[in-house]
Amino acid sequence: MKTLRHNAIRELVSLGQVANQDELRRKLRRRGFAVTQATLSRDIHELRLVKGPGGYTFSNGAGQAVEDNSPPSLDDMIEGFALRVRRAMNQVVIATVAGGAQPLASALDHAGWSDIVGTLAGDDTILVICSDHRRAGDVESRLKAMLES
Amino acid sequence: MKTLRHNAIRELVSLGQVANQDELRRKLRRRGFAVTQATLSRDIHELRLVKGPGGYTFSNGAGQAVEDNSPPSLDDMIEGFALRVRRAMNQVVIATVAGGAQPLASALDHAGWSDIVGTLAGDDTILVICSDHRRAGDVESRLKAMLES
DNA sequence: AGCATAGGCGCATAAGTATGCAACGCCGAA
DNA sequence: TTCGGCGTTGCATACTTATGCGCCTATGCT
Repeated sequence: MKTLRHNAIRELVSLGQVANQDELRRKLRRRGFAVTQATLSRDIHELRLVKGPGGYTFSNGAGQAVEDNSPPSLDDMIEGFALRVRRAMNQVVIATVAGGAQPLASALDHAGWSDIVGTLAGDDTILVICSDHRRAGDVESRLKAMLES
Repeated sequence: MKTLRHNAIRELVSLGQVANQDELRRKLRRRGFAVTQATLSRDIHELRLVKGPGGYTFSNGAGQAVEDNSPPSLDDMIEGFALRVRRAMNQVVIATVAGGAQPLASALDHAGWSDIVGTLAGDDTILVICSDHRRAGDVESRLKAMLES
């Protein structure tokens, strides 16, 4: 359950204003996650969110995080950047945290998935073009699985 | 005096680890600024510092810059940026003034239209992905209506 | 000078966040 | 099955940060 909750948190944070942990708790409860503030405090720590003027945001690495000396895996990237995966026809759309689209798309390209024809990345959205509906469905499920790991 | 203290705070923060306001207070005192935690709380607010894992840092510009106190409505944005709306299959393409694509796309994302799967913005063009033909048609008409209001 | 107003500050305390501890559930080994 | 370890959570509470209020000083106006 924890991973799903983390995704929900990331989505809520990226989406709008989350002023404090208690507000986050109420919003999560409306989505079916009933946890206490204590748990959210731990979640926020794990997700490395920071609270600035105007609520929580993603700590955009700047606050010298420990350096990875190993290139992050695709799973890690998805875990770190992706927020939501949706499909439309032969296309899959990935919503990411701001600025996360480019690196994640690049990682996808290099992953060599044969059913991906190409990717196109904006700032916080990736468009994945697949050869047909079915393959798009496959890709969607695989991505969702990774997101919910 | 306040300005000098602010500079000292900025230096301490950029320099190293400032774990919390009380530590900051002690370090400032060594430099000749004797103030209470309450004052530092206000200073930090004014300097827009954020506390992340590992102490205070400068507000992470990337994490969506501080909000305008009156976020323009979606109508306003369309009114201000959009030039033309056209549809192709499950996609809607919006032409905007140069540089207008990114902000307008962002506004669309945050509008929470359920039939929009995602948006992808270049400099003066937005690609809106809808779940299917019909919904793309809906979105197209709604956008056109707003554009012609 | 006499008075009004504004900003900075400390104090006390409210508001918000982190954490030690114990309880619970879920494996995997014996 | 029974046991032990591990991970997750809630509870209670410690710790940290924000803020209402009042005092003080500086500044400006009459």
